[in-house]
Amino acid sequence: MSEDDSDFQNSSTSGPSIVEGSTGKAAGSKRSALGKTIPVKPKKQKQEEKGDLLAVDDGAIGMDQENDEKQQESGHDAEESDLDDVGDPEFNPDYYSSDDDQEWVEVPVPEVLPQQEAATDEYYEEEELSGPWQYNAVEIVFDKPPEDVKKTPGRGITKEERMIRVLIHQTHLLCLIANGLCRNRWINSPKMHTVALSLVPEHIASSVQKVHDNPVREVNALQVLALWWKDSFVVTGPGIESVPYADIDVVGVEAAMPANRGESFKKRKNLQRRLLNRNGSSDVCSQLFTAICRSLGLKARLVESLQACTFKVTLPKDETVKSGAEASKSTTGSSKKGKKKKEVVLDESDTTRGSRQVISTPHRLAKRPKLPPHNKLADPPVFWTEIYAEVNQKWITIDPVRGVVNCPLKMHPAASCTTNNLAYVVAYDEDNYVTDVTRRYTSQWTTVTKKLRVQPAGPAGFDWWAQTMAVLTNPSPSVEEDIEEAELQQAEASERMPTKLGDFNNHPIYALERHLKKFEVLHPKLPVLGHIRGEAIYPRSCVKQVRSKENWLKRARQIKSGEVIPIKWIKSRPATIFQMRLQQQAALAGGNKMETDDDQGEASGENGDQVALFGEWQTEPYQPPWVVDGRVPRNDYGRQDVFTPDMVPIGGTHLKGRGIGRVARQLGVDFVEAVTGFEFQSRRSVPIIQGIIVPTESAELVMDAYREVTHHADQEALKKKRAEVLRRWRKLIKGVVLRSRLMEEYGEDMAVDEDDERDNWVPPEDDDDDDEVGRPQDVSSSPTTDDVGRAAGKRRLVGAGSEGEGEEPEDRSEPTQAHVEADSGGGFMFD
DNA sequence: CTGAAAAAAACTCCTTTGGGCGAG
DNA sequence: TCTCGCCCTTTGGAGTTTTTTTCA
Repeated sequence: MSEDDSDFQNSSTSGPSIVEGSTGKAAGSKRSALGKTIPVKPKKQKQEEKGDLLAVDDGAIGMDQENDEKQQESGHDAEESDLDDVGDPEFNPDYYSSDDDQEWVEVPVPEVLPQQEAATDEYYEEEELSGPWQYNAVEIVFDKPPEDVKKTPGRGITKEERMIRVLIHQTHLLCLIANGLCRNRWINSPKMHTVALSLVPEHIASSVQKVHDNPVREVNALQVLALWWKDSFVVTGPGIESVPYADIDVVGVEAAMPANRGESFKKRKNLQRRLLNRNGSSDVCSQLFTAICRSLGLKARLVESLQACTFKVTLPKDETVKSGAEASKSTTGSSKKGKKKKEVVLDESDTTRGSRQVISTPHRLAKRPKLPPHNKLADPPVFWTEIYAEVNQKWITIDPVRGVVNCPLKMHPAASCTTNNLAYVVAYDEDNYVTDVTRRYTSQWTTVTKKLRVQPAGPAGFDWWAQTMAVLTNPSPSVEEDIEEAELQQAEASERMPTKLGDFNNHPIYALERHLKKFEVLHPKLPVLGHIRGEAIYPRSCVKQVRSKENWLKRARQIKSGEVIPIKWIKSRPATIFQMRLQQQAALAGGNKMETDDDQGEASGENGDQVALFGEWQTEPYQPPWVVDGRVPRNDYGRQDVFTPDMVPIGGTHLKGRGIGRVARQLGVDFVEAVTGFEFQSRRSVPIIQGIIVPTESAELVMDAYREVTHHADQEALKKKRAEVLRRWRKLIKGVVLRSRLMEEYGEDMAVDEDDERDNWVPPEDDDDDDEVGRPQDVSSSPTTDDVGRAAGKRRLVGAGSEGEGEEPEDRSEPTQAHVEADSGGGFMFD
């Protein structure tokens, strides 16, 4: 068998492989789409193509080594080489479903849990590329927002653009996680472990694997391991770097795509080779170190600080303005400051969109050259390792790139480092579950780190990140994971107090009086936790919501009886035309007589344009009024507020139903309308009235009557409907009879004329066996309504396959209608 | 260079008790 | 003649957050 044959077979039978877990439809379309673009190639051609694409990997490593490796693998054809990575369909049953876009497309789906997958070689290999291979960039398309976005030049971004940025941010995160999961699975491979284990010096391996009696010694052993790896591995470059947001529409793909997106591998073996070579990017260094740890039997996690492009707009304007100005002045775009991509800066006179886009790119690029001598290796890497130390009973952070052990906070990059932003740190464990461990690696979780992440939409809103992690985390966490979570929460709670004034704003734990919202008060103003610039710091728990009397009423609470002093006064604001008129009149009346608020204004002598606010502790549950002597209480508007079910007057019952008020009136039962809320339109407030309130003793009576009335109304409607049905039947049948008679009298000419429309048409009764109505020619006069009604019923019963009963022609008529319509092509409308 | 504060812009959410007219 | 229900119209401005600008 020649290699060409093999390839041909692969190509023709499988074509490009499909993504596992994707829907059949998507897979099918993809297959066909790619099938057109990928011709069957001879082996040589494929090698060249792959060689180019694998330029990073293939340099120093020849086939020999790869083949050596092969010798160790049993059960595989010796011909299988690195370049012939398609495998053999005969040996690899998963071949046809393996994945050629593995680093990007394999977004984990909840259905496929790692444990459920067989831990076979295919499991670790499945992400490898196979078949004739062509790089297809993943393109993610979002709906374009409406164009009519009005925008003042040079200002912040629009809502739509913010949304797009967030979407891109989220998508990027998912891609990075998918990539991390892929690498994590690769380094779980038994083959990888076999190689890894052979590298570790005996004394180090035994030291690490030994069960230690002392926490310090345990950490020391890990330290030795990390230092050994740091010394034996040559870091050739940085890993994945953070990329600023750039609008591709404006700056172009070239500018938007960063040069360094980390070291890419298309298959596990390429990564595995680095194990033998012991060189690579810092990402690879950490990934391989994690593999080594796992091969030693340690419980090791691969940890990644996800470098998703930011969605925040954070730029000092000076830089933007400066670079923008320079760009417009110098046409060459060359600058000693090294703003090599300045040409992306659009002219200031350009569209609003363009001038806005200036923002991120030049800013970030302008900064980068400032740290050219900056030793990247001094910065923390993006990947590292965590090992669960049994004696310490906690996860120990190991940075194999710098040889740092148990210093989680050292993994946080400097604020000045633009290529490494710590916002999401996830740990991939051996079971390919993902844990969010960010809080372990930041000392400013609340004030800084959290704000770099996508926020939930409101307090109870959709939390994208939480939802995403819920899919990826272990659904049944182990004991150590529970301990870890408690530890992380503890770290969050004991985070030190902010030092910046602004950071107290909306802080979950602390509060300043200056940041209180309009409807917030401090109560009690104790304890004072500290001071900042002379301002007292209170616990957030002292911040209480306050509301007006009316607003409390909406929540079924009323101000406590007795002398209650409002905790706060705010300026009132007329919300309706009616109120505005009142206020204007009051203003016109002059300052001589200001209307005082009789209810609670006297205590402080405030004017009517002030609104008193109360805290919850000043309120009590609403006490509904009583129904006295069968008379329902009512408010000033002749109605009763029933915002919640608790507000129904005592001794009364809330009856809902349209037109029920009329029934109560006819019965002579006292009732009031129930106001359940308000609608606002044209600056007018309109009460929403739902049902009535009647004395409970009359409720049954009213309800019975109401049921009677509605039943009667239903009957009436039914009767009417039935009459209409019969009328139409009558018309139809008369038409049929007439037609028959005409046919009889004047022959086939008529039929020919109507054939086009009518040849499929069958009169409803004609095909029935027993002719209560009779054949058309038998019916010389119009059928009675009864006859027709029975005929209608009969017709329907034929269709339904049952005969006999049924006193509701209306019920039958609808299927009948449907049937007739289907047969005759319509023309028999029924409401 | 950083942080505070003000300014500006964008966005969110609160506001709290009809009236005319036709059908039945 | 009375009652019911449909339909009319579709704000606006304060509060809050975000971003930009200014200043110490």
